[in-house]
Amino acid sequence: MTIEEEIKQKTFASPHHKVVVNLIYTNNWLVNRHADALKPFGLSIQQYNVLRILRGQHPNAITVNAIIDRMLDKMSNASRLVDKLVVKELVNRVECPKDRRAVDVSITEKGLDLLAEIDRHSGEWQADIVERLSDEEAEQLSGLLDKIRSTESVDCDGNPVES
Amino acid sequence: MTIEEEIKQKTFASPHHKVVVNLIYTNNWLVNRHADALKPFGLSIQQYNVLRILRGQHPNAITVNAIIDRMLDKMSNASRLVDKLVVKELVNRVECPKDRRAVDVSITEKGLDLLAEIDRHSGEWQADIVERLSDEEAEQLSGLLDKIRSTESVDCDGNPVES
DNA sequence: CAACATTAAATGTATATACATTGTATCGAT
DNA sequence: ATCGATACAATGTATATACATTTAATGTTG
Repeated sequence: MTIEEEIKQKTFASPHHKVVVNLIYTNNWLVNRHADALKPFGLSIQQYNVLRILRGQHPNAITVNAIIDRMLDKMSNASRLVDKLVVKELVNRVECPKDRRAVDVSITEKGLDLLAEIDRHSGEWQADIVERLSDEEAEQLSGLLDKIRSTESVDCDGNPVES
Repeated sequence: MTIEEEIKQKTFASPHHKVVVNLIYTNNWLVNRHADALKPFGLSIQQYNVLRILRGQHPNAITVNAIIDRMLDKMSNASRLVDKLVVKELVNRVECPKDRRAVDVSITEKGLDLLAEIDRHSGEWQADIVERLSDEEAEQLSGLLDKIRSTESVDCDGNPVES
């Protein structure tokens, strides 16, 4: 179904307005599918993403701030998110010896096992997307998304500036 | 910035994995900008979307279920969302005469005025996107997003294919 | 028309989230 | 070394959300 059919709107003010609506709609569709897929494993999407970030660093630990840096949505309470994972024994949290304000978070064996288990099943929900887009289309789509976010503004030194 | 730079991840397992991450990341970026833009007007994104749906029907009223149908994220408690808008006097809610289980919701003059006010300022936050993508790129992006969600086969233009 | 199923919306409740604030620790300038 | 500024994580609190249940009205079937 096209976005027009999905939300029962016949026309949009512009292709740009349509693409904004489509992005939000498609993301919700994706997030709902993802959340459903993770439910049997007792993880929220955010918890899953944090675990993946920690696996990427394994066997090293990283601080909460570093986790936020790498998260898809920089949430304000990553601290409580880590709490939940600690309770489930999927991650370890220890005071950072270098800087006692910070904490070092790392994934446990149990956490790695859970991710491996999820990986084994996750092909199923991502497979559809893999089938529908060719590699080229996927790259093209990523490129267009990058472009939407790109800010061409430069500061007084000529360096790119975030808006 | 490319998605790789944004979340400090050097490589992805596949273009398809990358596109999923990029979609979620870009949507969060977009939603945050949108929410910031609406904050001065005291509306959440969801409230804003409901108001726009109601403006699309004006001067007719539609039921809560019809609103949910047209929402970008079909949330379970549209009822409470309408509540908030009623309190702000942006919408009216009256028992539907045809079916007394249902309620007819319609936008008020005050609601229309607020949307018009927002429209006058909203060019600012959407302008960036308009500048960055050409009309063709925007259409192309919408087509790729439709394709991701499609459950049936589609051809290279995103049109359904008979099997 | 009586009994049951279905539908629309509202509500109860546990959890999640945003936002502001707090408690320490570290840094930097004097 | 001391004072103030900044940084990291945790916490308090109001609000938002998902999910299940409830209430009331309508459909359906025998």
